[in-house]
Amino acid sequence: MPELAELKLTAQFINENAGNLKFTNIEKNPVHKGAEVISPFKKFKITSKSRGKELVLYLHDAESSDVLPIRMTMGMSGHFRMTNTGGEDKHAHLKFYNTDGTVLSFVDVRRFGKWKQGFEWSDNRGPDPTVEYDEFVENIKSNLHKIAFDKPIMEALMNQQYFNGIGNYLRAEILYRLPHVNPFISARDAIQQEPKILELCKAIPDLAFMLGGGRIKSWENPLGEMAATPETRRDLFQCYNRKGMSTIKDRNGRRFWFDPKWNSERILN
DNA sequence: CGTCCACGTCTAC
DNA sequence: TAGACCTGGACGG
Repeated sequence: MPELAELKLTAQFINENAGNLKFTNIEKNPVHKGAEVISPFKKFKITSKSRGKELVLYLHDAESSDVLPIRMTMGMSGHFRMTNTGGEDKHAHLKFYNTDGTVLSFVDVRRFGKWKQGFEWSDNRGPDPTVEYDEFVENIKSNLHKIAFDKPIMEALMNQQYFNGIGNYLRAEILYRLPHVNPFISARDAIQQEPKILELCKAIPDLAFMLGGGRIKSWENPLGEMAATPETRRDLFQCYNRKGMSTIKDRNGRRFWFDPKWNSERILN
């Protein structure tokens, strides 16, 4: 479930499903290399917030106002599910057991997701473009002289220090909606020439959120019927994974999807 | 069977 | 700037 909109939907899913329950213990799947998560509380409830591509779980002590944060990222395949005890997924790696017989699980087939008990947001990731839009814009404008913005805009959009939450499908959809912006020119030039890029860094994730997420695989689907239908997905995915579009591998080995009209411009350096 | 591919970071030459 | 980290689905022989 893993770009900005999916992280936001994940936090919402947790708040709707775990905020009133009483959790008692936490289990880590031994196959996962991550640290054990130890609850200092006998009973607790769980709430969550997302910011870009990070998510924080908050364990709230049932007996006091104490709160324990757990910083998480979802990797390529991480998501949360509620199941009954005994029905946990094979790839559930963190399991929060409830007194009512249900379990909140962090399910992550590829195990690229991570967690760190006792921490909230990383300081090397920028503001969330959807809920901290002014800070997001300021962070970019005041750093536009830096070398990160020498890179082509299609690559800079993946830099989480400035574009926290933008991933491979969002960069494609953002740039595709600016038909006059050459995705291979420097990020600095692109942003100065077309400040609307920054607005789309909010608008496209907002659209994805509204449609229930841009999820690509059905097994990453904790949202059930809320998830986008094939028809509404077409509003979101006009470029990424679409027949007729061009692709190129960027310097990070990620496939960038773009309008074929830019093919003559695609010189990386 | 085998090879390629996937919504993301990380760290090590 | 390669690879490493992982599983599994799609597709080819």
